[in-house]
Amino acid sequence: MNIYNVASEAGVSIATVSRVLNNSPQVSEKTRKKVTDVLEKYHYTPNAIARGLVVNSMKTIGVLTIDIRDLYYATVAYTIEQDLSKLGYNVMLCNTGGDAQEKINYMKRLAEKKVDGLILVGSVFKDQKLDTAISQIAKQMPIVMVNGLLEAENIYSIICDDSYGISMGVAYLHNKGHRDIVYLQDAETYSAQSKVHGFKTGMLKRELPLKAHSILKVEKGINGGSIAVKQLVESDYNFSAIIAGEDITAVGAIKALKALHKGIPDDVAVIGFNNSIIAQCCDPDLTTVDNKMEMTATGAVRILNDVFKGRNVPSKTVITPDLVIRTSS
Amino acid sequence: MNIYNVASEAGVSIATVSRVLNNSPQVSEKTRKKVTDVLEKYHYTPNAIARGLVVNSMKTIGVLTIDIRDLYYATVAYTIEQDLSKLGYNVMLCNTGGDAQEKINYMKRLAEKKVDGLILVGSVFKDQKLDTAISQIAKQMPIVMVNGLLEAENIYSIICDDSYGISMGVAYLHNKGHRDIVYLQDAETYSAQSKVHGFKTGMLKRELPLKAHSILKVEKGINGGSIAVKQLVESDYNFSAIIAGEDITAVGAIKALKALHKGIPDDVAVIGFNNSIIAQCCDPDLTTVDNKMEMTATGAVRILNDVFKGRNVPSKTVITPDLVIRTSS
DNA sequence: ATCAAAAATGTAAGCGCTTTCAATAACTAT
DNA sequence: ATAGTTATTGAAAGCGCTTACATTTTTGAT
Repeated sequence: MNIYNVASEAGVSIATVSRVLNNSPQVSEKTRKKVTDVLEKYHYTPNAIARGLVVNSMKTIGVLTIDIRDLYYATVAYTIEQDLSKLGYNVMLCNTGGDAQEKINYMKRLAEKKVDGLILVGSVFKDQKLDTAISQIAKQMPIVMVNGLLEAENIYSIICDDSYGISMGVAYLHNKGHRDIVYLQDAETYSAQSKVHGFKTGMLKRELPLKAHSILKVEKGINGGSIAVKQLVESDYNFSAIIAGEDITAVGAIKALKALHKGIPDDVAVIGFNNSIIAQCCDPDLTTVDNKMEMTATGAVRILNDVFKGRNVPSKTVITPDLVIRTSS
Repeated sequence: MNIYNVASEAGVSIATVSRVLNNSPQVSEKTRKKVTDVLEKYHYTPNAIARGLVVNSMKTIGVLTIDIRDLYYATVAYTIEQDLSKLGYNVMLCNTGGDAQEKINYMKRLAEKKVDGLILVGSVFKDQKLDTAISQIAKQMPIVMVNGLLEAENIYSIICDDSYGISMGVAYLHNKGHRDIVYLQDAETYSAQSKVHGFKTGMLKRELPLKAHSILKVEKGINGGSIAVKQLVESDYNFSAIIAGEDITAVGAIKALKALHKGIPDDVAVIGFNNSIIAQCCDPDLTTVDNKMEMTATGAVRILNDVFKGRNVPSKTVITPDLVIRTSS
């Protein structure tokens, strides 16, 4: 059943059917009814591919995340999808696993499918080949980078000031009397680098000691946090507080500390990052940096829509995080 | 830049360009090179919409979940996406929030966009209007229901035997000497109903008491579990074990039990469901039913692919869950 | 060199829609 | 009634590609 069949059945031209389908006002009530009757009778479904070919848009946005199983990406992707849906767009979701080549492959496939825009959530810190590819793709459609930065034509960034978030954590701990603070880094993304930066500047600003073990690179996930704590304790490293780059890592640390009979927050204070649901699941409740995932996602969609609408959009938008104080610190 | 430009630049016909693009063997090496040179020179990107219009396929699958922020759906969606990507398909992800009308709206939009198939993850238990709509859509493309059941033409189901999973939990607790077991139900989906069924039959089979408070409907999320425990304790209800329909609900229950100074598992044993990451985050580790999310997702993709390939596919596939025993029971 | 068969290439129709522009129908005021 | 408007409708081109079929070129055996 296509527009021709509908047209002949209703005794009108295909142009008229098209007008009815697109709610054009320039069609009389009488013929409109004739057409809609046929439409309903045959459960006609318009072919968006054919439409897309003409108007050169499929009303679809590509969203690239590292891994949707990570609650942070899930929350961002969820919010993006819901917001876009309200604007009439569907989302093509891709899990790149943080691999640059994989990301490029996905982008190319989405470019062929003529998505109207791209939202890249989370980015590996500086990969020249990837940056070149992204800039290239941006010639075909607008790109919004969420917590990633790339200054180029038709590319817009929305970033949570993670650096500031961590430095707030440092400040809070310092005010509570802590001096020996350890930071657990669990990734190499733009965000992760930014957090490390915030830790360093926060420590330096308050003249707190920045030693060899002050920043520990750990594996992502609950185990990473646990292993780090065990290492620290076994090496007799002196510390009274831990800040982790992700809540889940903080939870791992708490787990290990409890196993070693350390009191939290009395022996060691712990701060996480993301303000995800697990921050409320663990015992004690986790103090954490709220990086405003929903706000960031909503902002990304707004930016994209503004670009579509031809509005003027700043190439960089910054979101300020909050420190959520609970019992772990 | 389209296929005509490439053709004239390379001095061949568009048919030949098309053949090169599709790796057709019936083109000489000499002309192939002429064409690929032009392709690369202009960074030509084929237009998948135009291609899609001709071949009537966009190599895209629609995936409908309740809420991707829920780790269960995230894991299933992730696995589906990765598997489909290997087969050359992209995924349109939709969060329906469990609302039937919303689901219908999404399905209609995806049908217009001519997705090659649909995977519905999780389903509300029996909604006549929804079932009718799904059956209608199935006339246009194959549909795979994950943990949902609807017997109709071109609809395939893959289901984890949740009922059996819960009954394993009951059996395990009974063998440990428990008699007064409470089940916390946190949804009305097909799965949720199936779990309740498993609880009832498990209890009856072992002649354990099934009382008014044996099955408690709770709100989804960590709070639901906590509130339920508080109610039980305040009403002096006698119970020694809890089975929750989701890990997160079990975590909430544990939290409340600890706040009330109940020992786990000594005073009250707790069992969750899903074997999600939070089952390992909480203290103590959560005994839980592993419902084989990855296996289910992979199965769903295999079914869809088999249908595309014209292979014979059973209309119902069942996955058997495992009981993962940890320290909470 | 000659012809049949095989390989390579080209022609053109068509996928289902939107949209411009022209044509017709329906009003309005004389 | 009549011309001038305005509201409706239709004809046809074209979006960028695939593919059946026709045509041309190449190959190989005589």
